[in-house]
Amino acid sequence: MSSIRDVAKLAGVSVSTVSRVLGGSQKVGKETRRRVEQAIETIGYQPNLLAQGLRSKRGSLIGLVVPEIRQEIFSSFVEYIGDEVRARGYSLITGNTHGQPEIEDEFIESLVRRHVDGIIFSRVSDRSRALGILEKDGIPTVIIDRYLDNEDIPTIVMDNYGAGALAAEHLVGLGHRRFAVITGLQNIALCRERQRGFAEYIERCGLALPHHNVYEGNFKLESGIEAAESFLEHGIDFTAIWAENDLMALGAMNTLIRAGRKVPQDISIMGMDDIISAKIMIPSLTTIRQPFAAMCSKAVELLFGMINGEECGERRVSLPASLIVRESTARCAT
Amino acid sequence: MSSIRDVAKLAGVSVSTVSRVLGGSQKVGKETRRRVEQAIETIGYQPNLLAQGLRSKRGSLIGLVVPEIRQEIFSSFVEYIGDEVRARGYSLITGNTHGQPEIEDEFIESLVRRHVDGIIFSRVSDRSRALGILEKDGIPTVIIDRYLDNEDIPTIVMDNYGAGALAAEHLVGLGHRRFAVITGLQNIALCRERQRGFAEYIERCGLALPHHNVYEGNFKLESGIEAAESFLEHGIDFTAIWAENDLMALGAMNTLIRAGRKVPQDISIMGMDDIISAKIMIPSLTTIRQPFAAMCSKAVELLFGMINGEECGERRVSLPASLIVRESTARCAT
DNA sequence: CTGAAAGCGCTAACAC
DNA sequence: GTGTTAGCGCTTTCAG
Repeated sequence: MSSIRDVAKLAGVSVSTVSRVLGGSQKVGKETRRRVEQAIETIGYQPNLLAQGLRSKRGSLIGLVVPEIRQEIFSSFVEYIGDEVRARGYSLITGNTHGQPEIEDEFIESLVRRHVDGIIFSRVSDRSRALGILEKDGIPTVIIDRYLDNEDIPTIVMDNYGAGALAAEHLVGLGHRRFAVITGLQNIALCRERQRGFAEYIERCGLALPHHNVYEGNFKLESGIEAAESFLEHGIDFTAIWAENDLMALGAMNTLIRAGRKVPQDISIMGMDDIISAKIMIPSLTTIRQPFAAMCSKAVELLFGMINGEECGERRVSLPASLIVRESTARCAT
Repeated sequence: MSSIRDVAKLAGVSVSTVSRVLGGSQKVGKETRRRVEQAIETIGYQPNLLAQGLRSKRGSLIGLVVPEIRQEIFSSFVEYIGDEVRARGYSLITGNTHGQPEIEDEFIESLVRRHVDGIIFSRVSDRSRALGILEKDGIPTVIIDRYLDNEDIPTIVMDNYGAGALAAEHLVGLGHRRFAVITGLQNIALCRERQRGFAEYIERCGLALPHHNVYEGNFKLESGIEAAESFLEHGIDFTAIWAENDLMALGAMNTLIRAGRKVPQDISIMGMDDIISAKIMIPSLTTIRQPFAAMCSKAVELLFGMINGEECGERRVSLPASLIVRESTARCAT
């Protein structure tokens, strides 16, 4: 691997001149610059990012920490954020916490030790504590998707309360009056928000969501299946289900159909996220689409603003959800 | 951020002694070691990985480059490999090439500049050229999943030829004699292998796979839909379809069902990969499961062997596929 | 067993 | 404009 010295020698200049050419912005004589560029070209020189990072405190590295990378929503974060970061000449270190605060801490710590330029972070749950580490090290951080209410860190979320209300509005609009809801983990703030949005909307319509009609899942397929089994077993009375993500909705739908229920004739089902499976299912799944691409690009924009020392005005960006009506919901028959 | 000097000062020793304690293996007096550890503890010192990397040429970093991270198989690579790498105290830089050789080159180059300790690589296609860069820089590399035949780099794959034959065997065993196949891109070696395995098996049974019954897709849902539409439109005659991945199989199944065909009564369909959607579909999808976890752990094992300077004996590891029979395939009626 | 000193490859004052 | 020099924080000879 060639170093800046080799270039300097070949071009007949000092290393600092080469460094200036590399930096771009500094003043270098026209002819000198040409010679240096020539030398860089013939040697095929590429600056060592470790050395650059150590010296200048800018490692061209961004960390992304998510709870479960195999879930489509988080792998889409990796895709979108990865693309934006690459376009800016940075690399992306990804951390998959498996929903465990201990692993989360471990990742954040290693990112700090590596002096990454910034971190985008989708926390495990309210139990996350990693942010303390970050604050004292002053690494620019933005939270995406999984947030906590009482924090001062720039946060990009979808309007989860509004999404819950949107789901309720769609179902009530179809004439449904008895609902079941499959939530995510209650120690995740956005799950509580979604549920609150849904419940408060139907209350405003003079309807209620009984305790027994709410099942706490964990965003995985299996918990959607378990929810439906549980509803069936306990003879819960409802004509429409909303699940706080598509995977659980699909699990529930599958179980219900196999139990002989017709969807949407007997029961309407809707989910949230708009994953690929929602589209190819028969019946296709009515859902609420999250603006993931926009969230990611906003997060990156904010993060780079902070990296470049701008004061970050927006503390809390909340993007709207949109309703995607498909086949799994229909007018209430009863 | 505290440095090794702060620790040395507090412990009343030289920086080199602290460094020795950090390294672990070197000889340090028992009492001295205790004092140093004590100091590290009270300061909360963590070595700077950039500096360590620059000096020792070991950055505790692994690069993972994949064609499309949102596809479940690749996000599972990120999960499995990420876990294994983390267990060894390394971090993972991920690169998503979107199937473009240019982006692939860009990633490999930036990994080289960052002096990562090793790279795990799932190439775009036969058009990939990035390996040249790697070889000359001597960074340990292992190929996973997407390989090329004529290379000397350690490669971990599933037995794609065998998988094709396994699919054919299952279908022929059910009495099918007229097939359609939806392949991945033909410039990806493993796609050709899968198809060859399938075609040669049915030929051995005295059956044939006409040209018109093969549709070249691109592993995406849409191409499965297009394939089915094309088969329908051209009146292609078959009783069973095999698609080289589940997403395309699901797209085709959806299209066929909506066109009035009964699956599996009229047409049997099978896929490959065993993604989550395959399970929740109605009918659930018969498929071929790839041993992704085993492939990833083998890849990491080999890679770290190379990083630690062991001569890598295994040049080509080929793991077997397994058949998962579900509802979408049945005995041929005609 | 421990310390002093050199230097990984680069940037950023500081001089000229 | 360009060169000289001093480190960034760490590991690793080389002495002692």
